Amino acid sequence: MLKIYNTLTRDKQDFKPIEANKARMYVCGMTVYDYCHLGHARVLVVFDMVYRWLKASGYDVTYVRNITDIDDKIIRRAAENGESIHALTQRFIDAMHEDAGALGVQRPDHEPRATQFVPQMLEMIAQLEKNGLAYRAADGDVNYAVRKFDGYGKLSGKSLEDLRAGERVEVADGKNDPLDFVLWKHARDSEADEVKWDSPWGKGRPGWHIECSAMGTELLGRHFDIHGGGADLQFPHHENEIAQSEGAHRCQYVNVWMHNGFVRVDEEKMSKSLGNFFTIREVLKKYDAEVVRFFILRAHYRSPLNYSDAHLDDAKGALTRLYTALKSLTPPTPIVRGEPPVSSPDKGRQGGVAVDWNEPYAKRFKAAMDDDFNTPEAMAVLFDLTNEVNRTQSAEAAAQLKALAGVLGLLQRDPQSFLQGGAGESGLDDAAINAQIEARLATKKARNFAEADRIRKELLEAGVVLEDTPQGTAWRRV
RNA sequence: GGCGAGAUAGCAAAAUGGUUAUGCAGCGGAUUGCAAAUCCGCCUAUCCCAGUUCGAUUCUGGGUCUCGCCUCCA
Repeated sequence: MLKIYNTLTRDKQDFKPIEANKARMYVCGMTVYDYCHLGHARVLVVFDMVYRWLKASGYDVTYVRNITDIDDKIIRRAAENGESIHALTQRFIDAMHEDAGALGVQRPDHEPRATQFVPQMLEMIAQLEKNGLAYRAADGDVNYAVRKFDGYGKLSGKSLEDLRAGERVEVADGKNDPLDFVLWKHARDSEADEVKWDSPWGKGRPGWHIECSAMGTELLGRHFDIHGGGADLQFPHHENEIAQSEGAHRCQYVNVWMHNGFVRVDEEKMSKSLGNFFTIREVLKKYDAEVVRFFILRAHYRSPLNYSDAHLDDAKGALTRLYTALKSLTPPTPIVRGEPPVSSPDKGRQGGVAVDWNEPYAKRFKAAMDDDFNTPEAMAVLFDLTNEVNRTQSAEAAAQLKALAGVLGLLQRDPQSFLQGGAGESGLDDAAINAQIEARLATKKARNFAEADRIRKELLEAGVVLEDTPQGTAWRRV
């Protein structure tokens, strides 16, 4: 039985889908005005892992991850660039897909863009107005009246009194209460037509929070199973989503709220404002994308994750051990035996990876994943299995290793291409390495070990490690 | 100021009321021409102070420190 930590109740609960064998999940995605950084990578990878595990567990999953393509920062950036909103957002959507693809992130079932769901947002705002929860402010904005919604603060554990007492909440113009938030922003004369939509409240554009409520409802229904996002979205974004959706529909919005921890740099949250961020593409110039994915999944999704080159190097070494175990063994065609973890059939969307779930390592792996997606523990199982593969040289064990790792989106490449990948511009190419190995083999045959060692040392200094085996000399890049 | 999360060995990171986490690094052995890889063995831990308990790293209380949210933020 899968247990998930629910931010709403602050404990782990059995996952009970609203509809049998179905899981409906919504995750807050990116605001596309710049390249994704490692913090975004974590959300992408973590919820991809959740998506994969739900599917591997037999659920028919509908995964929605939105794209915010209209917002203040986007408008500002487009103006700075002298670029249209559409051109800017499309550029960064494409970049995001590239980055996500590199990290082995599967495409969600839906990737709704805010600009394509404005009618649904208007409908929801109208309903909120009808329910007495929205009001038109003097400046033309339509705001949400937070104090009219019972239970505001239930997700973040904040009370309106506490929030009001906070000195950082400023009174914005036009709001009845400093905590009220914008549902519909009135159009400014200075703004381009591209950012103006007609509405019963005049021309304008949607506030940020309403898009997720409207798109979640449109694609998953008024009540769905899982809603995820970064821990920083808990308040106010997710709190406001609850106020909007439950205020409009008068029924529970989401059963399980999941929040992933931050990526940190020197014990500090990686963020745009602090300027301590690394973009995904920046990191991928230096590290293999699978190493980055491995690094992210090696920590529990709710824990902080400190980023540093040393930690990436460490992750690379660990992943190398896994691939090394598979190197000499060509896994046979996977055999499907036993029952999948949940009765309903897996749709085979795992990319042809078949796991024998009755096998002891798989049982441990499943137990770990079922315990609030404990990927560090699941990885420990992978390493234990690796030891068995190395010890027994069992092709069956190797196949199981590859299959289990595949559930996490790892270890699916040809081992050789992982181990020998990463040739830098300055490094030796494969042909040069092979030529050196040939030369060294000759010196070895002549028992000129001094020369053989010299060649090996030279290659090592160029970042290539040689391994002499009875079958010949293998090599890998460090 | 309000609310919340956390402090595990050299580093990273899980789990657990008593019994090996795991990876990297280190040490010894096997193997190797020597290495590398692999295998076997070993070494470093549970922030501090009380309490509950036969027994706590794990539960409770207090303290110290760190981080996050309260403003856009994954």
